[in-house]
Amino acid sequence: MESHQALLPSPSSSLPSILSSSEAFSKDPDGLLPRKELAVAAHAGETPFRSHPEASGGSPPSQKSENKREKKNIPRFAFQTRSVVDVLDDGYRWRKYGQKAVKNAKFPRSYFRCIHQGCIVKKQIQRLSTDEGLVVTTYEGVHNHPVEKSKESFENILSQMQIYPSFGLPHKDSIISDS
DNA sequence: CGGGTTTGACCCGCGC
DNA sequence: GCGCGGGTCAAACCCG
Repeated sequence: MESHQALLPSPSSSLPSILSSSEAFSKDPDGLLPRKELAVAAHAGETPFRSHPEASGGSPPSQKSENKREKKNIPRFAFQTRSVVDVLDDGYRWRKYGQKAVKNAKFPRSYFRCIHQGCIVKKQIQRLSTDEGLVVTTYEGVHNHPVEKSKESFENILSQMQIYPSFGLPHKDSIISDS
């Protein structure tokens, strides 16, 4: 794809602090995160992880002996970034495994997965319908392997990262309406 | 040729 | 119990 070399002015002062999804989306502006997300977040970041049915369309496996569902505490981090591109280069390698349009959202949501041995980190990218200039990036899990690229890339994102208080929405004045 | 991306279909969980 | 919504996987296609 294209490079997001569109360097935007840094957030003036204070370094961006990543907040958990529960606080980041205490109030969904566009209904991006349904009550389920909030409920899950309230449960200490519980992830509705499925048991990976190898069966490929056809006969549903009857595997439900042991625990029906593994409850793994996967840390989730959500933040909004302002960029012309949906995918930001954070230095890791991501592979898109799906795209689905969510309700209340004009733009479809993209699902990415980190390609690594033992790295099951997933990334979710959704562009706001009201503000196409804002992109919501949600990280799920943590990488257990160093970044192959320079941290410069990450700093680049930090510069573009815009964290908003849970009780405050970004002012439209700050939003630079492209198009 | 390989890797990565794209689109569709299928499945699960929850709500009503 | 059924329907809606969201999430994931698989196969096919495209690009490098």
